[in-house]
Amino acid sequence: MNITIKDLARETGLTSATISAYFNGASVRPYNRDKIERAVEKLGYIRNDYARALRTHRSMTVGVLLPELYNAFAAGVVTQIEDTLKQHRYGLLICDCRSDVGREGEAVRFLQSKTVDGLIVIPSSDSALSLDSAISKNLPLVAMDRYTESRNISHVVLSNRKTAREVTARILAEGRRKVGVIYGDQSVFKSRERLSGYREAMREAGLDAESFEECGDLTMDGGYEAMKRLLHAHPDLDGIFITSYEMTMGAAVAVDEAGLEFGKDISFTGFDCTKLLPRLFPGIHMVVQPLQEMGRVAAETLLSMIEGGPVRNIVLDAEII
Amino acid sequence: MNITIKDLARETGLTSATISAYFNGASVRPYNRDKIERAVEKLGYIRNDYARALRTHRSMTVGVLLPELYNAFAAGVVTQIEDTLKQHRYGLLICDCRSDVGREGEAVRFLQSKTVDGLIVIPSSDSALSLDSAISKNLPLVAMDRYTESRNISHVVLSNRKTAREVTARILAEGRRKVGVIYGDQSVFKSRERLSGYREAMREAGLDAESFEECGDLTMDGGYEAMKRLLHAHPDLDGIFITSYEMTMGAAVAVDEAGLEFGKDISFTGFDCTKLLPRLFPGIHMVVQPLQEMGRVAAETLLSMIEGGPVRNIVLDAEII
DNA sequence: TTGAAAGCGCTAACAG
DNA sequence: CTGTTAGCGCTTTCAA
Repeated sequence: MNITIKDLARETGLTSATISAYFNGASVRPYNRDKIERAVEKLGYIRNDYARALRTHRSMTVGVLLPELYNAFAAGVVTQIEDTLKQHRYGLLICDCRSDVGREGEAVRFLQSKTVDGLIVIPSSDSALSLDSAISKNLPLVAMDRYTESRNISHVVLSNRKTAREVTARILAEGRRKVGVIYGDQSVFKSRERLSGYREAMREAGLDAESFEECGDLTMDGGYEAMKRLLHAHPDLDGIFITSYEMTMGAAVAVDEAGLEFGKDISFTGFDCTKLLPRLFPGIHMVVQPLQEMGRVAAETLLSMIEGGPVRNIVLDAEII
Repeated sequence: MNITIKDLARETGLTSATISAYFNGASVRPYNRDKIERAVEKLGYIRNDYARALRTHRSMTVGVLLPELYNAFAAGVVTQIEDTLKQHRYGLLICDCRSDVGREGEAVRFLQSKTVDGLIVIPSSDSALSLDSAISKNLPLVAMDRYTESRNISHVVLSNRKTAREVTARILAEGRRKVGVIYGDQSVFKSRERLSGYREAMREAGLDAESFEECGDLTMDGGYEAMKRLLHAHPDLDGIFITSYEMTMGAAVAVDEAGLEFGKDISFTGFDCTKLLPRLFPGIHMVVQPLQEMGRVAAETLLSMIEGGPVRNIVLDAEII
């Protein structure tokens, strides 16, 4: 059995109420304070947060629900969320739903049964359906990376369209004219936004976009194949924008295999591969999402909501290197 | 306020004891079972695990303590841990201590205050000092990736020495003779084991190891610099074994820059870079740690310990591709 | 099969 | 500044 506040009471001759008060910052006679502290030390007392939560209706834990932890975006963001929340003495309960909407719904209820004080979710779909059970209980909720249609949820997302437009405009500003794009599934809002951004920039430059567009399946192989198709259809392609992480790796391999030089034969801008690719191919450009900031802002927004703060929708800009 | 078992009692005309019994699998008259189920549905009842934990002394959550979540080893392992534990209805509380031993100790106490039923930790050092507070409370504990000196902890680690010896032997079996190694900080047991394995293989082949050894600082740049030094000292180097992930990336860049062809001019075996490197350099070899299995085994070991099972020490082999 | 009652460890009034 | 008392939501005897 664990040491409880009662053991401290017995040890010090005080009452559990006094000890509790002490732990919660009330003032206690110095003589007693010392006694309590000695007893804590001696017995190795650690407060039972569950009992506390039961009483206060505050568990001091929040849930984080992801489609996939084993990926740089999620891991980067979670690291920062954890850091920010820990500073406020909150714990982090993690659920990886493997991009499965069914598991997502289950996980929400699972986390609710752990009475989390709030939820940060990177939704597996554009729908907020699986979050219903949390929404109906007014659980503070922050969605990251993609919009949901719900108005009771805070959002922290990237300025996808703007970023895509800027990337494309930059490539065009280098004097490139045959600029392609490899984009993802258009049933996803985020992917549509990125493609739209590309098109806007092309249109502004008076260029025909459609013929340089290629769809990939968001995997490394998908990016590789899409890039090969594009290079085959347009051997004179002189610029390319890849709109997702995995596809960026695949496309880079394809470009390399084709014997093209990054930044010279072709202006290449990918997504989020900040480590190895720029090192191997110095001429490559990369959109880098502000993972740190996204995580921090999401955590802060959630904390504020837990304190009764309002729903917020925050759009962050990416950096281009 | 949330729906409680009392609300169900009122709704059904039963008593909270009966409802509780029902949830815990006791047999209840079909008529009442239906009433309970309807009430649960209608009210959206979700059981409060905290209250339950308080009573049963089982929180159904375990803590995971890492030096760094933003890295492929941790993310891969945690994914599998989460999956395995979720199947047993356990939740996962995550703490990233940023490789800081002080924060590690704090995190252990933090997790204990959340009354976790057990702890899986990837220690930030070879010492188990920061785990003391958990050990003294007999909290079930599993350490991954590195040994600690404690005898009350289960361990799940890689067969570091054996793997290193095999890798080196394989390179030698290709007929290479000038085979180098880039290793990490020798104050770390795991790093010593890997270097020892290399040396054993070299010695068995009657070769002088010492002159081909180079130490790196476990970063990508460290690997890059170490590789450059090695190539400078031994322009005729024809084999190399890199003993860590980040250094592998750096070393690969250095080899590539030197204009050497992987698998031809030099036999290159790195650690854990399974995605991009083999794709870019088909001749490259990689040690791949069984992250899935390590995670699963760690989770299963912890679960068994929670059920009163014994301490286990498990050594897993890596695969070489 | 169901109910009454007690208690897990803590906090929150309210008195003293 | 400290003690008394009640109760958070649940499970667990023990009786009925």
